[in-house]
Amino acid sequence: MAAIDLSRRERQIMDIIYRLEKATANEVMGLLPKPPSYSAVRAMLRILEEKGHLRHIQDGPRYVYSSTVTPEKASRSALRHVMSTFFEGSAAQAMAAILDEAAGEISVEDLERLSQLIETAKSEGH
Amino acid sequence: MAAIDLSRRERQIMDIIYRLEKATANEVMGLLPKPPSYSAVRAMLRILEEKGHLRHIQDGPRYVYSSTVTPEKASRSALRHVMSTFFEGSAAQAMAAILDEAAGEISVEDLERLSQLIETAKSEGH
DNA sequence: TGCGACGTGCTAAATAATTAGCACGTCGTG
DNA sequence: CACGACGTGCTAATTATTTAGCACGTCGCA
Repeated sequence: MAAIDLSRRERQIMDIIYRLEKATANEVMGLLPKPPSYSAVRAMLRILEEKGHLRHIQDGPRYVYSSTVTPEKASRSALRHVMSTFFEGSAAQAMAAILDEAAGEISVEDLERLSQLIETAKSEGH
Repeated sequence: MAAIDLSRRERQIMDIIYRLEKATANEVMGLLPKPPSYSAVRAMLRILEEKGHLRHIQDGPRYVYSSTVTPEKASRSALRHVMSTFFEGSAAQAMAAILDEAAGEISVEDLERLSQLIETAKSEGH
């Protein structure tokens, strides 16, 4: 079920759709590395839909694809995967790594908010 | 260079090697989903080494493979990828998501430590 | 009306990934 | 010694992925 058994192109396409939330074949093609032909992209989208990873709605003449799992769910499992691959499953280690590398990019307000979230977690923690 | 252009099996194998830090063909095979034959695994390892993703050292009779990029670097780029795919590149959002989903698993001590890290980031933040 | 720009579906061909098999070398032990 | 268990390298075949191409339909407009 997970991204672990998608082929390379399939993964690239899913990533794009997660980024955009919804996308047409053209948009996907535009963001694909070494983009293949338009019809190749459409074929992949059709396959991903068959496999249950995507759905589409019709928007006028064209299809707009989106993931069948919510962004929340998908992002959680992606985070879990990174945590288990690189941080022995430890959420705290992963958070520390993000902080360490991206500290300079986080606004003081966001840091404040994170502090609060951590406080809340602490009080619920036992 | 990035994991974005690895094939499915290649990625599965790299993930395993990141998890274990170093691994033999046998260990990799043992952790591979739907494991193929031993020689198939070895072939993949050889290819990954040719492509520059892995190196090996000889440990007695056998090869022990490890990544050519440090775990730190690999994990950072994995985190970046998740952030850009699901959180519009926002480190703060990603951290909040981890916290939200894994709060219960983080010890109070770790939460404490994270608080401190955030305080430090705040003071360096401007 | 009729033509060009876009959209889709489907299929077959090209290419890439994945696999198993065979040949060979080394070590430990009955 | 000689045989079995394991290790490697290399290659060819299978299988999966990825692609382009063709047929067709609809819309907007000169």
